[in-house]
Amino acid sequence: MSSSVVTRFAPSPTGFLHIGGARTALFNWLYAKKTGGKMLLRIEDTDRERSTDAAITAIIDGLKWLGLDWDGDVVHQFARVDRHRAAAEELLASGRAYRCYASQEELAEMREAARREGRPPRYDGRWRDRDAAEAPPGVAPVIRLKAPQEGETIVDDAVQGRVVFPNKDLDDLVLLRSDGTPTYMLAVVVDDHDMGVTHIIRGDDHFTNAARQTQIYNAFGWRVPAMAHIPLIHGPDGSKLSKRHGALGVEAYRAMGYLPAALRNYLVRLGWSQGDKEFFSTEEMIEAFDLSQVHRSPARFDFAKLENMNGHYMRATPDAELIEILEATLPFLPGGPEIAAKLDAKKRAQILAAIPGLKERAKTLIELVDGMGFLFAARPLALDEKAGGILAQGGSALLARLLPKLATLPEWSVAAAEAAVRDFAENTGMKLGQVAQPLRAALTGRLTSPGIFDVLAVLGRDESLARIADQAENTRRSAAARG
RNA sequence: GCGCCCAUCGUCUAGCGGUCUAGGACGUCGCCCUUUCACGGCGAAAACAGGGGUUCGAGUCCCCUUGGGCGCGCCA
Repeated sequence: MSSSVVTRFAPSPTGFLHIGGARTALFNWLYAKKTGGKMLLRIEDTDRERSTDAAITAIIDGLKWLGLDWDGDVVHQFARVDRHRAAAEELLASGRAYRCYASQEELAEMREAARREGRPPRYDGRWRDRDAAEAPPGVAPVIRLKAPQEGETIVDDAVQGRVVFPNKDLDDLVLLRSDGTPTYMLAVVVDDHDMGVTHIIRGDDHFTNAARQTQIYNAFGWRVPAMAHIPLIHGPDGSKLSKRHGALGVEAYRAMGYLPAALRNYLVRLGWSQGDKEFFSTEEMIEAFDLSQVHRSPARFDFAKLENMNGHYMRATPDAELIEILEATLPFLPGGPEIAAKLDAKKRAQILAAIPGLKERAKTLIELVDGMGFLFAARPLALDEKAGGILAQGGSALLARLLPKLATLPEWSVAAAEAAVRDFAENTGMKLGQVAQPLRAALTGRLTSPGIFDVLAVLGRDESLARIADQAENTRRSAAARG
């Protein structure tokens, strides 16, 4: 009766949640949301050697950060070994599987011989019909699937289409290892079945597995879930995504200052599209997402586009919300903890006042933090090369003349400061830029910043005048004389 | 080696036989706006991998070639 959709994300905890896995999770999540179904989370930890708790934590944290939630409890595959073993026994009993006593050496020889003769490497089925009485003593057998040797296995994939695999190309895969633990092939099938998974959405590196797993489903007499194998993400050069290219854990993207919403939007447009539309709110994404619009060709990862998209998201995020995200992310950003330590009510108020001008100029949270550096700088400001240069070339002298005008301002505001500075420029026959730049240098230590009058207002009268005085010529000289 | 999948600007893509002298976005390059840097606006360069078919007509369908990717474990 329950015809509702159940998808699952099934990572193996041998590393962090990488970007391809994140997209797979996103597609599963979107499809479940769109259909009003559920997305389950299963940790494929049957490889005891390589699975780690740290990886499990990283994957779960990554999903949470990305805003992808799942239904029900996390299923740990290894906890189900007894069930897997029983399932293998069941197949043994029904004659759809058999014990194989071939040694590793025999298997290696088989592969070697196949390679020499130009045949595909496959198990030759030597124990398929052999009597158990012939079993060599003291050898723990594996259980293999007695796969059909004639005919074909068909995978009708929602993305890849209908693909036919001749059964002669598929061999008798191992279901249960000699130590009694299940292989991945057995465990996925049993778990997906038991968990009621209706749609398997995963990377197309699993495509051949789909055929083999279909045979296992058939052996059990179970209905095969709908399959959708989505193309992999490649590096900028079209080759496999490497660490250098962006095959990083999602936490690395967090540390690079990307917003989860932006990353989701970027990821969904990799291998899926709806006309020319580039930006999708979460609601729009859920509404628009469809397996039939998923492409079959792999896409390359492009940081430039991600960055652009992130910039759009930052600008579109309401100020208070952006600050909230920023504060939550600070611990992960380079230099972030130092900023976090300095945050107090006054700084927060200044950030709130400065954020409109700041977010306009930043594509990532890192750039945002960088841009607000002047708020945290201690007097006398360290000047970068260009700022120092412009002050040395007459800037200081100019500031010395400007300082008294600002110091006597009856009211300290953006409008008042602007009026005074424009007036000063006009009276001295200078363009506004000629005055603004030295001012900027003194106030921020560099030559790029938000609008200078905003900077003046955000910094406040005392701090502004003090910073200007620090760099004004006569003050500098007297400081030098004193020092 | 064998099997499978893929192929439109540098990149992500629109295109689902005629409306394509191929559209959008990012990036690049100009110009404008301008107190810097951004943002924004305007404009430019930039692609149907190659060859055969099918058809009145092909970027769109078929085949081959080439080029990529994935798979071929008692890993997942």
